[in-house]
Amino acid sequence: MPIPSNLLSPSLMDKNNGRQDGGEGPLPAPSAGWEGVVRRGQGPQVPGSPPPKPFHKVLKPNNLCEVAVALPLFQTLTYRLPSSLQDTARVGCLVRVPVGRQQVSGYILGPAREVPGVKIREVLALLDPLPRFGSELVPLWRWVADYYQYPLGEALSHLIPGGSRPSCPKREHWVAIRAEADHSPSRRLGARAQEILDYLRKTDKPVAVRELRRIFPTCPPILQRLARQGLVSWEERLAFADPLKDKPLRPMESGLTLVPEQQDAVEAVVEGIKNEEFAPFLLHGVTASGKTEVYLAAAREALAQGRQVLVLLPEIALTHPVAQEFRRRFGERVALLHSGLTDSQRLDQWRRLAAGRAEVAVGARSAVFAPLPRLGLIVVDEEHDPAYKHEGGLLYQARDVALYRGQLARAAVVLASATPAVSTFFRARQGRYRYLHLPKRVTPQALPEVQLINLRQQRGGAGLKIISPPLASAVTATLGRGEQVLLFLNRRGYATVLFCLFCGHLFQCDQCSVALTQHHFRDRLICHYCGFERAVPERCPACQSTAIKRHGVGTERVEAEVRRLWPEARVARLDRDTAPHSGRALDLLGDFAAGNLDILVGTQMITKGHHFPGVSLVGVINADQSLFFPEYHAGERTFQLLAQVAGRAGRGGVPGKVLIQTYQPEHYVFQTVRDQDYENFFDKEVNSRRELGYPPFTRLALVRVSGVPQEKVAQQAKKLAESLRRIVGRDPDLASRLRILGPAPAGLAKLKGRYRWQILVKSYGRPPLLALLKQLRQVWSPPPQSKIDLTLDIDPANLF
DNA sequence: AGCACGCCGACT
DNA sequence: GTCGGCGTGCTC
Ligand SMILES: [Zn+2]
Ligand SMILES: [Zn+2]
Repeated sequence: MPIPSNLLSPSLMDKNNGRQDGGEGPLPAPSAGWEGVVRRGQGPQVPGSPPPKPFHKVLKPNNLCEVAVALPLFQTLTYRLPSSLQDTARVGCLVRVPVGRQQVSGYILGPAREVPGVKIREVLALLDPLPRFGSELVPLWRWVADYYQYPLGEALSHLIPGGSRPSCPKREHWVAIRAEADHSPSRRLGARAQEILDYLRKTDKPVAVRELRRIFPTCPPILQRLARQGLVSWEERLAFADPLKDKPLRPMESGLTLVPEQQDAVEAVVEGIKNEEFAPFLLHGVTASGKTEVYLAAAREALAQGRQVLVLLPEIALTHPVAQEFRRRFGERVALLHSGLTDSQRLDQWRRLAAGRAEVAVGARSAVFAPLPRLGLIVVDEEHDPAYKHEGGLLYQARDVALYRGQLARAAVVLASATPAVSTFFRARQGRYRYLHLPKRVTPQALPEVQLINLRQQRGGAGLKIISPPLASAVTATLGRGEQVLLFLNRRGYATVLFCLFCGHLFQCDQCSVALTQHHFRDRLICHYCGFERAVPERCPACQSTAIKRHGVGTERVEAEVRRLWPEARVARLDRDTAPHSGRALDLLGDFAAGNLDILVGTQMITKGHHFPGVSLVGVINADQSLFFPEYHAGERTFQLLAQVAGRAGRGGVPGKVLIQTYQPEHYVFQTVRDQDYENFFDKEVNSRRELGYPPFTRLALVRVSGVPQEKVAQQAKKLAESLRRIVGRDPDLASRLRILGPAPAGLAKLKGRYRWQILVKSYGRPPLLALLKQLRQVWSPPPQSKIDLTLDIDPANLF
């Protein structure tokens, strides 16, 4: 039996084997393999000077290299470099190689050794002369593939732009004046040539011919002549487009001073950068506490130290303004990376970074993999945002990848949020992240007043109302003062959960403590975590009432009710139906901000980024829809959402008012939102997680089986769950630390024509989970020629 | 992912 | 006797 090459390749000799990490964190310490060498300390970059070559030659004289091919393989392959490529091929180069009788693309990861019993074939072609990444990223690639149990080559083909087609970076011509120009007689030159020379003399640094043409449209032939005469230098450089070029730069506000708390935070982060050790921080700052100023100042220092900066934001829409802020301060050294760019635009930005022509990368989730060989600071803004978890394909959590990357690069990592993720705050409490607190707003804006409205029915009371009398009168009063109202509701519940109208009792799974969902195909309540099933109840077990309600009210009904109650008001609705994509949505938001509307009814999207100075009342129609959502983290999401909504209320010096309608006003999530007390929320939430065995006290993995027909999917899921339980049962070590829940139909039991079943694995510590998942690969026999497949979600965020 | 190898049913 | 079904396993 031949030994897989990667077991022999030097790069894997010292690979870390899922090292113990203390149980809760997803991040084993990185090993210091040959790829992990950290190079830095080149000193400050002088703009315009050629950047140091970020990539060293690592391919050894045997001319064998390890290649991750774009196939679903859980191993890398070894190839020989033909003599024609021996000088040009580097780590990070995109190549075409033969695999079986097909040809595929892949990336060179490093040198390799002969593989006993395998005839090594040759690399066929170099698809891009420039490496797409340096050796500093190789250990990160390996870790991601291993941690998320995803084939490495396939992962790279998704993460790096420009993966398939051969592509040569564009080049352009640059000219500069040479000393000879001063000594040569000027009579022999034309007037135009003289002008150009004067311009170049004045500029005194290389200029792109493309730029020069804007001033002297006919310059290329003249320049060529001047170059032949030795009066100007003529060279070729890589050409990059600047995606921010057309956007106007607002002038920088002057007199920006930091308050003492900001100052302290900056100093702590800067110290972390200078120490050249991994330095993770939680920057916990309320809305408008000036978190951005802190990381901008830290970034300035990182750049001054010759280190690079990576800034991650949860949404594409937020990347442009932040990139602009950076550009105002640091000029053109800023690259922008997000999935809203075309593949060729992304490749262009990627190459700019890989070639060392940009020092700062700003982007969304996928930018966490940007090629930055001298990384010194990573900022994950709004670190709690679920958008950092990629859904589909490689299911990575960009915040966690950023932390691991920070360890490899010995960089400072700043996780910034007003409402940190429970797992993040937990580690800050443990002292694993240094805690930086910005408790005060830098703008003179009062905190909003939050009130809870109990929706519970009284016996013999009035019927159900979408808008309760207290909220209605608050709206009337607000409109009477000529102020605006925001009515917020959750996206229509795609989960059907049941609760009691009289006492607020929620029907939950006793074992998992998540809401049971009513599935359309059977009239039963099911726990989609563990598969528990029961009949639909007729009475509430807590108060014996028969008033059991299904959840869900949509924006249309709210809008209709609003129009009925306030026929004079100017009302608009904003949700997926009204506003497919931004265009109309932006118009509506603009109208609202300008005061042309009185009431805006909307979903989640109105909480993001927009601030409406005229809004003095925010009504949350159905907060329970979020709290009752069948996920273990429903409470965390609800707190974060409501805290963000509350931050939208209020203007200038006048505090806004937030009214939250709920059937469980005594629930700690609402109590702590009302008090705007994050730490109290955290303490309650973390106790519940501890008792129930959810993260950060356990690690989760979701094994999802999907396809058609439904019966086959269910049967495969059952078989798989049995196999997993057998594996665990055989090993007492695993048995004590692993729980297999399910199989159960997913909450979304059918998605895009495919039926979904799932198995949830809970693990105390990472090693047992890893051991199980490694064996999973063997017991999963791809079922008979079927359209059924299996996906593994590590640290899942969406178990529904 | 492809593609070849291989071991059992109905066809020239 | 073979042609071909797709289950199984490998690809440097
Ligand atoms: Zn009840
Ligand atoms: Zn359950």
